[in-house]
Order: sequence, then structure tokens, then C-alpha cells
Amino acid sequence: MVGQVSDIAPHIEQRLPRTQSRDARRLQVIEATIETLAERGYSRATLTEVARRAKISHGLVLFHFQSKENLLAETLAFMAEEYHQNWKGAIAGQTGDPAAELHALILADFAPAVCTRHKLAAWTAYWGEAQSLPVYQEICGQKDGEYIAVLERISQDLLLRAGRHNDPATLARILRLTQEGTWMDITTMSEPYSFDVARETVLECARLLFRDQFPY
Amino acid sequence: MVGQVSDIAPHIEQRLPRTQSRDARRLQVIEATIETLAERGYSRATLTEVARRAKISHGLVLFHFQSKENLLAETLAFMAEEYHQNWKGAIAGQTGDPAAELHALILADFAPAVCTRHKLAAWTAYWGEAQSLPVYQEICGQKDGEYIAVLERISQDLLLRAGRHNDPATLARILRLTQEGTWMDITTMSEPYSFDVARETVLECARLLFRDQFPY
DNA sequence: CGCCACTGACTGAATTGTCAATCAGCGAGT
DNA sequence: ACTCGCTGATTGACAATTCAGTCAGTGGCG
Repeated sequence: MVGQVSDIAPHIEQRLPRTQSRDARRLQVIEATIETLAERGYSRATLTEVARRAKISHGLVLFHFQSKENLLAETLAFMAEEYHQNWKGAIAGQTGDPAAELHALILADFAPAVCTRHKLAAWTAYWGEAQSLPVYQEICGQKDGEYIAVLERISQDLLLRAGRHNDPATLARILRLTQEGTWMDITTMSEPYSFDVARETVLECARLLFRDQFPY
Repeated sequence: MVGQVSDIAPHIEQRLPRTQSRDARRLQVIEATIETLAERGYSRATLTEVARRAKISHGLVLFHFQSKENLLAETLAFMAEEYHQNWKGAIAGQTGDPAAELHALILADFAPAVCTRHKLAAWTAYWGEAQSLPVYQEICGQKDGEYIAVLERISQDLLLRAGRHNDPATLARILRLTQEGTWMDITTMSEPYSFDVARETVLECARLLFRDQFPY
């Protein structure tokens, strides 16, 4: 589904031709959906608001996405794929050094491509609904599993090097929850902190968990 | 508001009298609201469904709570107050030993009174909406701040005893996010783990952060 | 000139909130 | 003890609104 959305140039604002190619329009609608979810939350997100932000009629949104349910599912799939590509790319450029991989993984999560206020807010909106809409768990399940597997592998490597016997799955979980949590804090706390503080928190978490094995 | 809900006997199932006292009915509706949020999520929670679960007409729900908006706000306030009382009570029974306090705090978060699947799912549902409905942040903001302050104070105490110079606020944040995160995992993961594993994860987090200062 | 993208009015369904009528419980008066 | 009448809980029909989804028709572009 999301694969159909080609990676054409971003920043295609104003002065759009009256009619757009299928893929360009779909991408534009997905971005409008993310904004809408961020501004109004899941429960008050409407097709009319998405259409207003994309400056098209709400009929056209349905023309391209068939139903609201499908639009929201495809938007989530888009973000999941984007997130997945982002961290995969970050560790692909690494040597086999687990500490360097972990460092790259953490930095990747705060890269501008995936870590914007709108996208973070949209993720939070989906999280609230995912528990009662299994379709969302299906969209993210596979990719989440892959991310967790990589984190656990890295944790295991680092623990082995230090000759420690903690459970790598537990440490990987603590790291993941700290990272996800800072993302949520940024959008939901009454006194939110900056992206920089969030990233530094996750890095400090890695240092405390892996000590000398994570010298960043 | 929530203070008006007296702590009358729980387990008042079946065989209710046709008419209920104001407080008993309000509490019953709040519990039905938590169940509804857990089962259907925020966006698909309806007054009719709440009424169905409470076995009353939907008109009566509005009679007691004036509006849906108010019902949801009061339900959140109820859970926030319950959570607050729970952890306050847990550390009240402690000596001044910070490690013991932290241990009690962590165990309290997994006590049956506050840590049920329904309530965890309801919390998750509210989190998704809180970012776009400031009223929810107001309801929780004060109490959250108090919880964070206590965690930071404990962190500082433990770090001082070890002569370490990490930032107590950062460690407190990692602990809080790990705890909140395990709560969310339980309701949203495709392969959720048990309450026991969740609690053990948070305890292990405390051990890793505070080392010898947290011998539990 | 044919094909899509596109529009906007319209429909049907779901849902919140209102309200007049009803009913249960309870205390006062007999 | 019995009834009357008051108070407040309760119901369900109804109004009003919002919103997803449909569709017939328009128009730009190759």
C-alpha cells in the first residue's frame, strides 16, 4: 500500500496544478492527515478537516482512499515504513560495533525525517486506539518486532563483552520504553522538554545500562 | 468533584435497587466508562455503550454527568486521584530510606487497586487525546508534577549516597518512562507480557540505575 | 475525445443532548 | 398501619447535529 506512494520531492506546497498525479495527491493527503491527527487527536479527526488542510474537497479524499478507516490505516503504514527505513538506514552505515550501532539507532530516532512534532503527536494518537483496533497492531507488529530483535541483539553483544549476566531482553525493553516515552513526553507533558533533552536522556539511559561498553 | 464519590462498598453488582443514591450511581457509571474506554477506545466510546454496561438509560448518564465531555473528565480525575492516593499511601508507610521508598513506589504502581487491564487501557486511551485536549493535562498536571518531584528527590538521595554525579532528573525520568511504558506495553503490544514481567522490568531498571544503592 | 481527477450537494446513520412523563422511596399526617 | 404527596431518580421518545460515504456532473489534460 504505502509502497505505492513514491518518494517524490517533499515541500510541494502552493501552486499545485489543479489535477495531481495519483501518488502526489495521496502523499499530500497523508501529510494532511498527520497534521489533522496532531492538531485534533484521533477522535476529532474528520475527513473534512483533512480535506481543508490539503485544500481539496472531502470527496476527493475518499476518491483516493476509499474510506476513512483505510486512510488512517495507510497513514499509519506510511509512518511505520518511514520510521523503519530511517533506523535501518542508520545501522546499515555502521561497522559491526554494537555500541556504534546503538548510538546510530538512538540518533536516528531523533532525526528530523521522523521526529517532528506533528508525527510524534500522530503516533501518540494512534497508540491510544491501537489497543482496541487490532488492525493497527498488525500494521506495526512486524516492524516493531524487527526493531526489538535488533535492540536485543545489540544488548546481548554489549553484555557479553562486559561479561555481565543481565537479561538482554529486559535492557532492550528499558531502552525502547525510554525512547518511546521521551517521544510521548514531548507531545503530552504540561511542561515539555526539548528534542535535545529527550535524545540526551536516551543516551544517558544507554550509558547507565551498558556502562563502559557505551562510550558516547 | 471526584471527592464527592464516597468510598462505598465495591462489588455492588446485581440486585441493585431500581433507584440508587447519587454517589453510588456516579461511581457505577465511572466504572462503566472505564470499561467502555478499554474495550472500544476513546474515539468509539459512546454514552449509549456506557449506559448499556451500567444497565441504565443513556439519559441517566447525562442526568448525573451533564455532558459526555464532563463524564470523561470526571472519570480521568477519578483515576488520577485513585492513582495518587495509591502511591502516596505506599510511601507514607516507609521510613526515610530512599531505596525502600523507591521499592514501595514501584510495587505500588502494580498494585491491584490501580493496575488492572481496564484501567491501563483507559489510561492509554486518555494519553492519546491529552495532547489535543488541554483540560486533560490540567487534570493530571499537578499530580504528575508531585510524583516526578518525589522520584527526583529519591534519585538525588541515592546518587548522593553513592557519591555519583549523574543528573537525578534524568534518572527519575528514565524510571518513570520505563514504568509508564510497561503499562502501555501490557495493553498495546501484539505479544504482551505479564504484570510480573512488567514489574520485574522496572525493578531491574532501578537496580541498573542505582546499583548497590537499590538492593531489591 | 476519452479518461481521470475533481467538486459539492445530498443521504443515511450514528450520536449527543433535551424534556415531559413516570416511578420509587420516604416522611408527615391521620 | 395507611395514605398522601413530595423529592429526586429514571426512562424513552424526540430534536439537532455531525459526519462518512455516494453520485451525477464538470473540467482539465494528453
